[in-house]
Amino acid sequence: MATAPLPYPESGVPEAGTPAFSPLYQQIKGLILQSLEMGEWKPGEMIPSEMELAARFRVSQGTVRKAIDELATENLVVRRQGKGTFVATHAEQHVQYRFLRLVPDAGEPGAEVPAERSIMECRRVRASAEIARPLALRAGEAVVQVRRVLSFAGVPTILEDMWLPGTAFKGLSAERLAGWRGATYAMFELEFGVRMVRAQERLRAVAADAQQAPLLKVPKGHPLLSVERIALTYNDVPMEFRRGLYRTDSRHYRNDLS
Amino acid sequence: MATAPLPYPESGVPEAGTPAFSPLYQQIKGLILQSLEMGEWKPGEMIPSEMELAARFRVSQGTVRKAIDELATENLVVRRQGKGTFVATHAEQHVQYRFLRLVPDAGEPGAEVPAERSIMECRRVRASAEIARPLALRAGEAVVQVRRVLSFAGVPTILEDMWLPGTAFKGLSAERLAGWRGATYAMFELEFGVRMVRAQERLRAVAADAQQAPLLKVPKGHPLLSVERIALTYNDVPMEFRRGLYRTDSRHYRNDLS
DNA sequence: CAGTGGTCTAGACCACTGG
DNA sequence: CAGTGGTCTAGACCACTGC
Repeated sequence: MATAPLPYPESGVPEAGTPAFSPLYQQIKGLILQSLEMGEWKPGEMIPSEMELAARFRVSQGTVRKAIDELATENLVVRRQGKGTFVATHAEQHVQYRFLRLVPDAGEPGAEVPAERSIMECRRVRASAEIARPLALRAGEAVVQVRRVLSFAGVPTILEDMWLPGTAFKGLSAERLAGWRGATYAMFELEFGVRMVRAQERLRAVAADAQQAPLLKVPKGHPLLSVERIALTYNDVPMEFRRGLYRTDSRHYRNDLS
Repeated sequence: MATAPLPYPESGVPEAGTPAFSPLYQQIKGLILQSLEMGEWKPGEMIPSEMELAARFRVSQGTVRKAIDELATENLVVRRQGKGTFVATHAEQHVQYRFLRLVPDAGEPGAEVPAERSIMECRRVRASAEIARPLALRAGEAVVQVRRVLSFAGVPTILEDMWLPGTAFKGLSAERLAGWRGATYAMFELEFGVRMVRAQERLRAVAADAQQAPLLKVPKGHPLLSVERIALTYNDVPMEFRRGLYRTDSRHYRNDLS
């Protein structure tokens, strides 16, 4: 049972200079977030109904509703009318690759064949400074490094290097990666308890070097789309640094602005 | 005065097979959208208060609120507590280039020097099939074609071709473009009454050709980020097709996923 | 049919802005 | 101080799902 928040209590005295006013629904959102984080409800499971949560937190349904609304727009939970509200998951989600924005130039965006994966490397190494920084680690700490190639209909399209914190991903191996069917992030959820919640990407155009070119079956110097991604779990803790090189001959990176 | 919507009226009989249920706040949103579209309130102006709109539409404040909430998340209006709700505008907006995602690799994202623009070309041409399609025009219809280079601190960084429907942009010239201070989309608003509301982008890595390379001061074959954009106004009507070639040597295209 | 999320209302009060 | 958006409540009813 959580302590019941009173209207506008805001624990402690207000700091000087900081407005530090957080509405009730934000506090409720924080409490729900804590429960998600601590695993009170696991990915794919249903969370308590709005009425139950309202009773638990001693607030009205509308206040819980607004809190859940925000969690839903952040894709942390999924509302399903008539059924309930569920913890978002990368598995069994209609969008198999939630963070992959590379789509075929033509054809239905939904009817995409699943990619064939070939793991080329998976080993524990010490993080260089360049890798440690985006992962918020110290240089020299253990990380798992993965290199793989994704092919669509036999055409090698994505060359990807991933670095994962060694402590959280102890036991990750090429075999486990190769044997897994479905999204990689789904495996991270189920096997390592790591939920990727959001990500930041940096895109660049680069030229394929002598090592990369044959893996993607393009000539050396061929322009490739470089996509660096930091994937974050709860509380914006980075849990993956990834660099993908995308062939954009017959695919493109799609982005909607508003 | 608008006709007052009754609770759950949904004009006409429900179509067979289609659920066709639209909640009251969606209808209100549609009515507000109409007023925005028809220019009842101009960009930058304040729209009536929630109470006024509630009275006008004969609904409660909460229903108007939910309608405006959606318009705000779509960036069509901007709420300012204590002041009112304002029609979004590309001018006088803190984010000067709302749709430009290219940022310096290092340094404050906000403290960006304004770009220098050099208009290289601005003329009326007949649309080819490739240009007509994204603009939803027929091949052969008149379009205005603009080519320009954007430089940051003297470094040419973006080579951009834009195509605009000839009828809506009658009178656009290189002089007017060159003389304008501020975002281009702000000029389109104020001078042509065209509000870009959202956009779709397709990104690719390409190699600079013999014509493009000298304009960006890079060697032929240098990898460039190609950004094709369709900018849409109300009702998803396309009003601009743009192709930018970005140098990504010391800048990158930033994207946040969630 | 019961249970869930979704909509709508009416009213009270709070926080912010500007004159 | 009045006017605006923002929060919160309590209660009613609707739409959807699955038993």
